[in-house]
Amino acid sequence: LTDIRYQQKAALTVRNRNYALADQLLETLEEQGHRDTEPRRKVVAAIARKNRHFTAEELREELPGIGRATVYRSLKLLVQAGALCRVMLADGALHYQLNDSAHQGHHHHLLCVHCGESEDLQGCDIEGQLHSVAAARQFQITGHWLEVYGQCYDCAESPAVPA
Amino acid sequence: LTDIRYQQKAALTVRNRNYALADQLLETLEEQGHRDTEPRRKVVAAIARKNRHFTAEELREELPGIGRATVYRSLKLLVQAGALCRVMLADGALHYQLNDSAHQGHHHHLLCVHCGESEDLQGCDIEGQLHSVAAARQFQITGHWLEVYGQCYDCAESPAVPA
DNA sequence: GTTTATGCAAAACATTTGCATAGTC
DNA sequence: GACTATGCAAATGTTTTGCATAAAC
Repeated sequence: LTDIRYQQKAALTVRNRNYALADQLLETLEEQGHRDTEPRRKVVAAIARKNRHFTAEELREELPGIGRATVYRSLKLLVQAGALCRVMLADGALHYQLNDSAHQGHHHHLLCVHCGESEDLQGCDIEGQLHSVAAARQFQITGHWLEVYGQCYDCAESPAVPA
Repeated sequence: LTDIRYQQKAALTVRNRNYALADQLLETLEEQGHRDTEPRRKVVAAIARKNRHFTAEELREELPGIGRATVYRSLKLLVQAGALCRVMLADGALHYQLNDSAHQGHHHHLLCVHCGESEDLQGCDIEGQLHSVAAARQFQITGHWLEVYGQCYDCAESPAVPA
């Protein structure tokens, strides 16, 4: 009984978070001058449900009735707005991932190649270091791309987990 | 007159370097157990002529009569052998670039988005830093991908250069 | 009513694969 | 002769685009 209540409450919390997130995403787009449309609402709702990086095609499969172009266009707008970031997997596949509100725009990830989890790579001054090295050569950095692949703690501990 | 002699000598030097490089590439492949074939010779010769990063399709266009699959397969072998490295441009296009013999395998680049030049990014311990940050989270790094985009000194100095 | 977004289908790319043929070792 | 490489064409997979229609502001 307690379990059921707990699960209901947890489910409710998740649902609330997703609703709030979806609204927030839509709002972000409206601030950029984009319109509030039905298909766009469905796309952001599906994205808000994600707790992991995903591909454009995976997203599209969850949204029957919504045109492929709309999905791709929405992703592009959200990346431009900084709400979503692009994640390159080790095999070259392009994924997308929600940025939390505290950590908007471009940043880096530790990607577990085993379970697919990704953590933000914080607490190291990669960008500062890049700038100082580049400055020595009078190269002006305007952007960069960094992904780090490996195994997270859990996967390293239990290597026999089935794929 | 002196100019002409100088140009001839320079051209000869370049040609010699390219021949030597092509032979070296082929040799590298043979050491890995791959055969010495006519199409493969032509592919490595074309690559040896490059002084800049290039795409698979650009390379193929220079090699009429050679099958697309052969070009792609050769590129893959050379990347595996460490003679060539893959370079991701800011727009997501995949390019290839020769590694010099002193700097084989994977490394990083400062890519000028204006003139397309690329410099190796050396003298900074990015990888060491990544490992130490990841170690703190018990994340085991097995690989990474890093590209740095910006403007080289020459392009920053003369911003009015036509594309 | 003007502007923007949508859905579809097609096009555009980039890369890989199956397979019969040809070339190397 | 055994094994590897080639060329072709077709398949694959992903992303973009043109355009007529529909919806939003």
